[in-house]
This record gives sequence, C-alpha cells and structure tokens, in this order.
Amino acid sequence: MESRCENCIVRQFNSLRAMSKDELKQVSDSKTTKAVKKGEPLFEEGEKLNGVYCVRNGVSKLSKLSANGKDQIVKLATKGEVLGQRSVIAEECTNLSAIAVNDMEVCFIPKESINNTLQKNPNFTLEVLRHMAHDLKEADDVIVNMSQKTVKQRIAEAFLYLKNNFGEDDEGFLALTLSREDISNVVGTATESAIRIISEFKKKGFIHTSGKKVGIKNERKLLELVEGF
Amino acid sequence: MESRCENCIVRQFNSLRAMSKDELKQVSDSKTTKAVKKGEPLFEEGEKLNGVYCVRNGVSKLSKLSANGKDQIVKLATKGEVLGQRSVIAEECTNLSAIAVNDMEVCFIPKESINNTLQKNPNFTLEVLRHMAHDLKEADDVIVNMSQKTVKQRIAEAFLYLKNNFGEDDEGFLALTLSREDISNVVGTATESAIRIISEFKKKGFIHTSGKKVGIKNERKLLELVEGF
DNA sequence: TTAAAAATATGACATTTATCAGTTCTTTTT
DNA sequence: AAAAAGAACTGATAAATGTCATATTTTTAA
Repeated sequence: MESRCENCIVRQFNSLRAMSKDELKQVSDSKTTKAVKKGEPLFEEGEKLNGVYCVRNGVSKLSKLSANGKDQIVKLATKGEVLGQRSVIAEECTNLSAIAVNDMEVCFIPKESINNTLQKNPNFTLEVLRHMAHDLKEADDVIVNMSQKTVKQRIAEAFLYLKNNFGEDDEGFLALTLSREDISNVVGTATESAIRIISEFKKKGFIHTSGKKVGIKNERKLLELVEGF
Repeated sequence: MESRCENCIVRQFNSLRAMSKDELKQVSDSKTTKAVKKGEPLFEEGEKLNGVYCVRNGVSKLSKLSANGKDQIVKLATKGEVLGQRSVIAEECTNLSAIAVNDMEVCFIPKESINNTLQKNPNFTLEVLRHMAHDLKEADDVIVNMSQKTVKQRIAEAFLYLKNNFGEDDEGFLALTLSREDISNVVGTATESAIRIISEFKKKGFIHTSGKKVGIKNERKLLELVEGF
C-alpha cells in the first residue's frame, strides 16, 4: 500500500492535485492514515475539526440530525473526496456527521497544512473553490428535488444515482449496498414508506432484490418515473 | 449616489472587501450600474454569465424551475450579496434564475476583473471561499428543513427568517413583502396550501395580515411550532 | 447452533398535502 | 369609474405520506 501523498492516485480526483511538490511533501509528512469500520464515525455534528479527511477507500454518509430525531443524509462521499473542508475553511464546527457506510481507509490531514497552502498558493485555493462551487450547485439541485419531487421519484432517482456513481457488481446488483433506513434518510422519508415503494418497484419489475441488495432491471422505466412519466 | 466601488458601503458585506486598492479601482472602472424593476430578471437559468452582480439595493429571488413546472426559490439575496459567483468560478451556465422581488439597483462586474483577482490575490480567493463555505452550510440546512419539516413548520420558519433578515416596517409588518405564490415557492408547496396555512396562523393569532403584507404577532408560538411544540 | 436482536416487510388507519372548481377581493388597464 | 385581469381565498375531494402495530426474515452474539 502506497503511503506517500505524492504517489497517491486518489489525489488526482481532488483539490490536492493543485499543490506544489513541497506542499505535498509537507502534507504527506503530517498526515496520518486511519481505518474506519462500517458504522463508525469519522466525526460528528458539532465537533470542531482539526483537519480534513481524504477518502482512500470506502464510502461515508454525511448527515445531519433533524429536530424530529431523524437523520437526513446530505451526501455520500467516496474515494478521492475530502471531508471536513467546509468547516476547516470557515473555522466553524461541522454541521454534519460523517459515518462510514462500509469499511473505510482515510488520511487525516491537519488543518495547519491546509491553511498554510490556502494562504500561499492561489491555485490550490482556486481549486478548492471550484470544488465547493460544484458542491453548492449539487446542493441546490437536492433542494429542488426534495421539495418538488414525490418520494417515489426521489427513490427512483436515488437508485439511478447509486448506479451511476458507484456502479454494479458482477451479479448486477448496485455496488453500494445501503440499508432501507439509509435509503429513507437519503430521500427524506419514513423507513416504512421507502420499503413500501421498494416493494412496489419490485412488483412492477423495475428492480430486483436479494436481502439488502438492489439491482436495477429497467432503467428506462425508473428514468421516466423521475421525469414525471 | 456614490458610484466608485472604493467608497461603496455595500462592499463591506461581501468578498470585495479583500481586494487591494488597485484591484478595486480596476473593478470600479469596468463595472456598470443597472436598475432592475420588480419582476425583471437579472439572469435566467441556463444562461452563461459574463460577470457577477453585486446587489446595492433591493432583493432578488434565486430560483430553479422543477420538472413539474414550479419554481423553487433557493435563496433570497439582498444588499451586499454577490450573485452569479458560483457559475463564473466553475465556468458553467447558471443553475438558477435571479429575479427582482422589488426594484433593485445592482452593479455588473465583468468576469475578467474577478478571475484576474482570483488568480493573483489569495486573500480575495480565500474570502470568496469562506462565503461559499457559508452558503454551502446554509444549503445543507435548507435540505434538512425541506425533507424533515412539515409545510406548516416551514412557513413559520420562513416568516421568522424574513423578520430576522429583512426586518419590519413602522407598522410592524415584515419589511419584505412576498406574494403568496413566492412564499409557497420558498417553502416548496402548493400556493393554496400556503394560503390555507397563513389563514390558520391568522386565526390562531400568530400573525396578522393586510393585503399581501404579513406581521408577526406571536413570535414565540411560531418558534415553538418550528421546533415541534 | 441456537437464542436474541435487528432489519425488513405488510396491513390498517390517520394525517398531511395536492388538486380542481369556484368565489371574493385587489390591482391594473381602459 | 368601469371593466378586465390577476391574486387571494375557500370548500370538496383525492392522493401521498406518516404512524403504529405486528409478522417475518436476516443478522448478530452467546
């Protein structure tokens, strides 16, 4: 397993690629690698972060607890994504919890390394800015989906999203397996409602399931549903 | 009316305050001031923007058209806010429309001035980044509200938001008057549903109205409602 | 391997929200 | 000032979603 950031492939996907050799060396020297087991938190809502987490492997859900006691999953972050950036930059406590959806391997980079580069290397700052601009656009889209689409449409969309972003395994099941509860927390609905709609999709032949695993059988039908028939 | 950015008070509220004197001079020389009447667009979803808009006066709604033909208002931007930043930075078309809610005065700043400074002045870039980090956090909160709160709670919250961010007039009405349709587009519901709930609030003595105008009578009750009794 | 716990699933029912049709009030235009 | 257009409002009803109770299956731990 390669442990120098300079040689890490993951870096190609995130803003760290805009760092100079020296800066990268410094990050590499100060970083620590950490294994996080499924279900364990990287950090929790309200914590003050002393650095950011670069995901090498596995998937993390970023969620926020609502007043009614339910978690809302705002984003699923995978290989290459950097978590905690927002709160390190704004120097605030995190507004989100990050919990491993499956076993993960992450690198923790102390905020000093980040802040230092932010102040000295405009290219890096600009790169981070571009990423954040992208995240903001995605967040706007989520807002519109949440408020204008039905639960059925949101679940159909979630399955298509999972296929496009995480792919399928050999047997044609979605590579990222989420519990029914996680699915309901992604689309913002009651777990029972999510289960019911999943059953309906199964009956209609849009998907097939095996335990928690879900496979897409009729992508076109799901797409039509999302678009509103 | 002062027309040099160097002396513009509005600048204190946004990232332009991190510009150097020279940079500000350049922005001031290249900017154009524009009056936008109530209901007119600053720009529309899908357009390619050649610069950003700095709001001097008035309020703009940032919205996105959903598949079912309804607008979702994602944000209300007022004095001091800079619009179009996200799409200029990401070099993409806007994902949102900006329409004047009341008569506005805005300055258009060509993207060259912005991009130029972004590449040369890390302080400015960092300042923009901080603002965007803040916007992203707010967007996350909106996602959670949209998916976890009832329409009633969202409307109560909207009124409190309007009071806190735009204040009240001499007679105790909310200073920013929105049509019932705009309110329903902010909270993501049918206009009739919004009207019905506004009537209910009136009956219960939480608010009072006069035409379109809404005044908050019992802030505590509204707050309790938002928190879930 | 078995018992216990947790997750998934389904039914019955309550609540919330959307839709449609129509009325009244306000604003704009003539 | 009257006519026309657009908002605001209300009622009836349908559809979507949440809640609670309970059964079944799967996973975990003893």
